[in-house]
Amino acid sequence: MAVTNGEIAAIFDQLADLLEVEGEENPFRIRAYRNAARVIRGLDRNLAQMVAKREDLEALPRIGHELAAKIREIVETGRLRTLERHRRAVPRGLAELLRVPGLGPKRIQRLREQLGIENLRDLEKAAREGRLQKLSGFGAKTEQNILREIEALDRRTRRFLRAEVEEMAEALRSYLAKQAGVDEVVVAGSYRRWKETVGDLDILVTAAPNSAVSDAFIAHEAVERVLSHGDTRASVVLRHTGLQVDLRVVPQQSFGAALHYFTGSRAHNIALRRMAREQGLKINEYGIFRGDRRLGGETEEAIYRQFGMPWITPELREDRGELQAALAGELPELITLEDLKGDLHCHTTATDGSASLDEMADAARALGHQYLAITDHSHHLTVAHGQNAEAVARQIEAIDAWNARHRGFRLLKGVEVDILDDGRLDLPDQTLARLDIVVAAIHSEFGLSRTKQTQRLLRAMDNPKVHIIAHPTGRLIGRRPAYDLDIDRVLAHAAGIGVALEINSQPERLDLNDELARAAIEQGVLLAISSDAHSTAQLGLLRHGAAQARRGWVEAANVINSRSWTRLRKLLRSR
DNA sequence: GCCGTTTTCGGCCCGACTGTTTTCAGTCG
Repeated sequence: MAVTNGEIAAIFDQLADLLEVEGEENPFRIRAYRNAARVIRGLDRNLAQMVAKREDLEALPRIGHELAAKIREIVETGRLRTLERHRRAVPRGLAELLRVPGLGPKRIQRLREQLGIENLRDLEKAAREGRLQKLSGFGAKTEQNILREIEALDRRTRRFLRAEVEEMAEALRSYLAKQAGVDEVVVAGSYRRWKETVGDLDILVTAAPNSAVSDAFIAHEAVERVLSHGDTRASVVLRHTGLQVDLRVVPQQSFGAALHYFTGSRAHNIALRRMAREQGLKINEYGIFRGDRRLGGETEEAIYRQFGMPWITPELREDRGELQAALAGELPELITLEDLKGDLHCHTTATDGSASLDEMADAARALGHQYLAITDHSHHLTVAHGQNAEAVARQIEAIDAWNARHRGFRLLKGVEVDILDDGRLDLPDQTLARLDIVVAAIHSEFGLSRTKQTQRLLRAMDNPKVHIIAHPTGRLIGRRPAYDLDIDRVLAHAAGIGVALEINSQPERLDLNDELARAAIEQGVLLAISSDAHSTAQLGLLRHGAAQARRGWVEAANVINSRSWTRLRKLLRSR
C-alpha cells in the first residue's frame, strides 16, 4: 500500500521529537518539521500520488527543497534515513518523556546526562527514590508533579467528544457569569470552533481589575485539582472525567483580541500573526498594535478589519485557506441549523428507537421541521429488530394514515436499508419503490478489503432506488476507525450519479467528518445532514451535524434537506 | 528547515505561570 499523508506527517513529528530530546540547537528547525506535519495532515491531496505524477511538492506551504526530498524518499522507499539515523542516536523511550507535562527538551537532556534516565520507567524510579530533586533546576515539588503526571498519562491523552462536555461547559459558564465583577464569559478554544472532540476547555472571562473570578473558578465544586492559579490565568482538572479547564481573565477592552487568540486554532493564529508582522503589526491577546499604538481589540471584527477581511466564523479557523478566502472576499455562506427544513434519518419503536411514530412526528414538528423521514432498519440488522418487507408495508400504511390526518407537516416513508456484504440491498426493489426515500448503510462486515468494501458501496449506490448513503465511513470516534474504503472513488461516484452522502449528527459518528464533507462538495456531491435520532430528544442532535458541515465549508445549496419538501421530492424523483 | 513588497540572510507568535531562582529558565498554550 502506498504511504499515506498521515504516515508521512507522523514521521516528521517523530523526527521533531527526536531532535528535541537530542538537544537540537535550532528550535526553528524542529518547528519546521512540525509545521510540515501539520500542513500534510490538512492536505486534500495524496502526496504519494503527487510524487508519482512528479508534481512540485515545493509549491506546498512550509515544504521546501529539503522536506520535498524527504517526502519523495518516504514515498519511494517507505523509509526516511534521517529518521533512522536519529533513532539510532537516541534511546528508544527518551522521546516518550516529552509526553510528561512539565518536561521539555532541556530538562529531559539534564535527566539523561546527570541521572542516565532514558525512558518513563527510569524516570518514575528516580522520582520515587527522590533523586530528581537533587538536580539543579528541579526541586521537591517538581519531583512530585512529575510523579503525578506519569500516573495520569493515560487519562491525559484522552480527548472528549465535544457533545459530552457541553453540559459541563455550560454549567461553568453560567457559574462564572454570576460572579461579582464579571462581564462576559465565553467558552473559546476548539469548543467554540465546534471541533468533534476537545482536549480541554478554554474559558474566557472579561472582568473588572482585581475581581476574584479566578479564585471563584478554582473553588467550583467540580474542581478536583488546581494545576496553576494566577490573577489572569488558572488551570484545573475536574473530578470524575479528568477534563482540564483553563480560565483566562482579560479586561473588557481586550475582549475581542483575547477571544480571537483563545479561540484559535493555533495554526490560524500563527498564520494571522505572520500576516500581521509582514505589515508591521503585532497581535497579542490584548489587541492589535502598530508599534506602541493600539489599533483595536475590543471585538474580533476589529482584528480582521485591520487586514481588510470580514469576520471569520470560528468553525473555519483551521488555517485551511480561510484567511486567503477572506482576503479575496470569497468566504462561503455557511449553512445554518435554521436552513434545515427537515430530517431524513430517524428510528421509531418499530425497530430500535424509543419513541413511536406519532411521538417522533410531534417532536419534529415542535422543532420547526417541515418534514421527517421515518427510516427504520431492515431485517438483516437483527440486533435492531430490523423490519422485513411485510413490516415495511405496514409502516407505509401507518404513515399514509398519519399524513391523511395532519396538515402542514409531512412524514416521509423511508427505510435505512442494510447494504449486504456483496453490495446488494436487504429489501426487494418493489418494496423500496413504494418509499419516498431510501437511505442505505453498512452495518456489518467492516473488515473487508479496501477493494471489496469500495465495490460493495459503489454497487449499492448504483441501485437507482437509493437516495442517501448513511454514515458513509462507519467510523465511531475514539472507538472504531473508518472501514477501509477508497473514499475518493466513492465521492466521484456519488457526484456522478446523484446519490447524496450523509453527515450523520450522532456525536460519536459525525460521519462524514468536516474534511470529507469539504472534499465531497468540492466534487459536487450533495449532502444530507441527518440526526439518526433514536428518540425524540435526539432529533436535536442535528446542530452537531450542521456544525461539522460548517467546518467543512458547506453551504445550504450543497444540502438536500435545506430544500422544501416540494423541491426535495423533485430532486429525489430525478434520481 | 522555511521564507521573501525589508528576498538569499536573518529572521521565525508571544505572553503567563511555576519552581527555583535572587532575576530567570523552562514550559505551556
